[in-house]
Amino acid sequence: MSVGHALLGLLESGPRHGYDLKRSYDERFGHGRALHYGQVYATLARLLKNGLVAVESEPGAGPDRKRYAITSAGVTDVAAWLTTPEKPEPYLQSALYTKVVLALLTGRDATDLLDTQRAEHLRLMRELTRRKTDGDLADQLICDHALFHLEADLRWLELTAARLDQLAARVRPGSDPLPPARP
Amino acid sequence: MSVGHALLGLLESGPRHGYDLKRSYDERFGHGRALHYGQVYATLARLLKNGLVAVESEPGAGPDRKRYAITSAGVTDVAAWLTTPEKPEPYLQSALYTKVVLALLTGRDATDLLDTQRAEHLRLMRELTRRKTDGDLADQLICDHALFHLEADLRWLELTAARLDQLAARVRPGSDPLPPARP
DNA sequence: AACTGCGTGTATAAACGGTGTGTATAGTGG
DNA sequence: CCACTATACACACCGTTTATACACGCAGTT
Repeated sequence: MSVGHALLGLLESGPRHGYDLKRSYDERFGHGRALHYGQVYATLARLLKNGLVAVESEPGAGPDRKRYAITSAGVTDVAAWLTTPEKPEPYLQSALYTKVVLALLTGRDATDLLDTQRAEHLRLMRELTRRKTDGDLADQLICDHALFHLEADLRWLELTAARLDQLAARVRPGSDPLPPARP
Repeated sequence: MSVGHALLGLLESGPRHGYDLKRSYDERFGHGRALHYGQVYATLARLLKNGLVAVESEPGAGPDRKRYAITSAGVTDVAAWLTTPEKPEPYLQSALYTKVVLALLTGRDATDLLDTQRAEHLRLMRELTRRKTDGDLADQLICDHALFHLEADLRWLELTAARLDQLAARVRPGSDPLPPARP
């Protein structure tokens, strides 16, 4: 629950409305990917259900509004989240790898796939490098993170391209023909 | 819908039962993260609803079983998926970055966080390197992918550690004290 | 000057679809 | 009867879209 934890973390600096919280999140962690309101309120409802936040209704001026405050259980939860290292298991479930293997399995041109992906990655790296130059330190750090990972992908794409023939031999031991698809 | 596409891709080599399909997936793409049956059948139901697969009931021997076959629409869908490059936007929503910023915002020790994460990454890299040596080519490729990305994370962790003071200054312009949490 | 109406910003809720997890169920073969 | 094959169901999370309600200010009207 990463969005939930982030919202909880933001709440640790003081009680806030959902609306306000959403904008804080977007400003700090959005980076071209703003949250939807639905997600914010659904997440807050979940946090409320789990006792990590509490609401104080505010009958005062303005439209209906609820102030969310983090509870002590919530603080404990954030602390646990921050001290537990992330497990990067997802790197073992690479969509790129899946695509290459499936392309080979179905007799498609895997080289095309690798080339297309490389071009897209290079395009994005140029864009991010541009974005880095006129951003503040926080922007630079997040761009660097993405750039490092794009570069990692690029290295893997090269490595895989060089071993495509070997991989093809492993992946399709018997060159079974494709059965006709049925409508 | 990545799991759906992968299953669809596997079906292109011939009709299969859900159970069979699950095992094929785990063998080729599982890598320590096997699918749950529930996920397989839910995904197949969705593919069926969207007309990407068709079922042929098999009243023959054995327990109730359904053979799933890919449709021509399904083949088109797989082809489109394989030719469209992946958008690596997620690299801009790094959990690591989020944690560092939140640690700074709430006055925690961000250096600890970076150190802990570095240790965990190094541990995993040693494990993956070991796993690479006694695996086949497919295993080596997937391990390399993970290793490249772990290395990218490591570089970012070093970079961030070196700029922690600057980042802290940017992140907390006013050193607002934490309000007490309420139970 | 007062009234009307309308757009904009603030704030939340409800509904829906995809995805993943856990559990239950049922037949078959040894 | 136990393990293996095979599926279904229920639930929770996550994200998107759409609807709703109120306040505020401003433009145009009379």
